[in-house]
Amino acid sequence: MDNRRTKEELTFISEARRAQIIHAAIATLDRIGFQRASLAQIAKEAGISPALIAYHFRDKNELMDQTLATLLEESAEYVLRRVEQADTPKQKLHAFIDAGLAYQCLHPQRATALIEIVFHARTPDNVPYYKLADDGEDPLESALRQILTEGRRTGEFREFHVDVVASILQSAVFEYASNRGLSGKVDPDTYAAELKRLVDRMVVKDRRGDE
Amino acid sequence: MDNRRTKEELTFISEARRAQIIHAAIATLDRIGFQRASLAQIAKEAGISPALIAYHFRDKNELMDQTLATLLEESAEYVLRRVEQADTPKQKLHAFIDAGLAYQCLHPQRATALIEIVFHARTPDNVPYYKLADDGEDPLESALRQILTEGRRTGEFREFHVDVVASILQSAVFEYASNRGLSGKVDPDTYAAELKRLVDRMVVKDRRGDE
DNA sequence: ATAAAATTTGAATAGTCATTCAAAATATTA
DNA sequence: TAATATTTTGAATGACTATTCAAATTTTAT
Repeated sequence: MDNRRTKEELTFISEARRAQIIHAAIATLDRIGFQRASLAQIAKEAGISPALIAYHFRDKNELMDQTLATLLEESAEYVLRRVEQADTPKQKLHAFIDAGLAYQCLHPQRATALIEIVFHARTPDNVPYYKLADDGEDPLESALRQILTEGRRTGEFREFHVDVVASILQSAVFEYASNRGLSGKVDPDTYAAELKRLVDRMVVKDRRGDE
Repeated sequence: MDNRRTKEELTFISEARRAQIIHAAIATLDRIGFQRASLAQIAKEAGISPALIAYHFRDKNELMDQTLATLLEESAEYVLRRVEQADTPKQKLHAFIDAGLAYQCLHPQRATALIEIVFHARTPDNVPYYKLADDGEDPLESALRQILTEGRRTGEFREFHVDVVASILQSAVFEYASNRGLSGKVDPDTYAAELKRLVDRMVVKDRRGDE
């Protein structure tokens, strides 16, 4: 028997179904939230039987982990592609802000689903994901740190604590998706423009060399 | 019959029990999270019967709303007391940062319980609390906006979008309690000092009047 | 001390949940 | 076409959930 081909075809069929289920999970998380997003609800969203989810995913935890990984990969791909097209650290930083906010406006369902998973899912030891110290696992976070470090190296940026600035910036971008009081009051373009101006004040050296 | 005294004594006994239950709810939310924080678990934490919670609170939603209100009131009282002792807008801003971070370090259980409720509780229409536009209901948020507005009025601060800066600052303080990757890497004093320096760069006018 | 009111409990109810499993349906292989 | 493997389903299981309620206990008022 040809194991390789069998494996590939299994993977093909199975992966298609898994992708469909993950897509249904994202839609369900956005629509009714993590708590009510039972396998029954996700299955109904996908038009399949709940037992089929159990067949393709070991358990609900694996489904949510895979959904989270998909969401992180897709947003990172979008943002990093636009960051890489910029040249200087300052421009990369602006691209990071613009792309991060644009992605959330483009895919509000995904932004909501991400929040739902991060603040609801827990490890087998019952440690919440939002408290996990993901050591450099988030590609967006490491990219952001790299931009900041590079800007300081070239002298374009002044001195600051990279971890602190990276955290502030990422949570500022993240906040716009979750805080309706904010997004309802300030439109995305205004928020992006103001955020870029504020970040420049934080990290970019003044024109006059007094620092 | 003296309605006033009867009412007051009822209130006294009942409020004592309600306070005990709310305290147990906070401890339980911190220990095992919102999802597993069933009335049975909260009752066990308080050493009472689950039915007694149903007697003192209309339903679980009311218990969580009261717990949330208590958490917001207590943190606001702590922070605002220290903010009021400062004189200038800049000093008030620094006091806001110091007190906000200090409170979370002083009461990590409360900080966690607050996050758990905000990101899990939903209205009867299934709208998540974190998406609610609480119109000026959060006393900390309005105090922060007032400080920023006052600073611009006196000319101590430069021009900026008050809503955006307030949101960034509050989420930066908030973030330190939830993000273990951050609090595990940067100690509180360093974070507070760096945050104050960065906020100054954002909002305080340069000494030279070039703006 | 007695009656009335408030408080507390244990048990029962009805619902939802993830997961399992044998059987049915479909696809693949020989 | 026949045999085999994979995929899908409906139903069942057991555990946990918030809430209700009659009865028991405690507190309050007379």
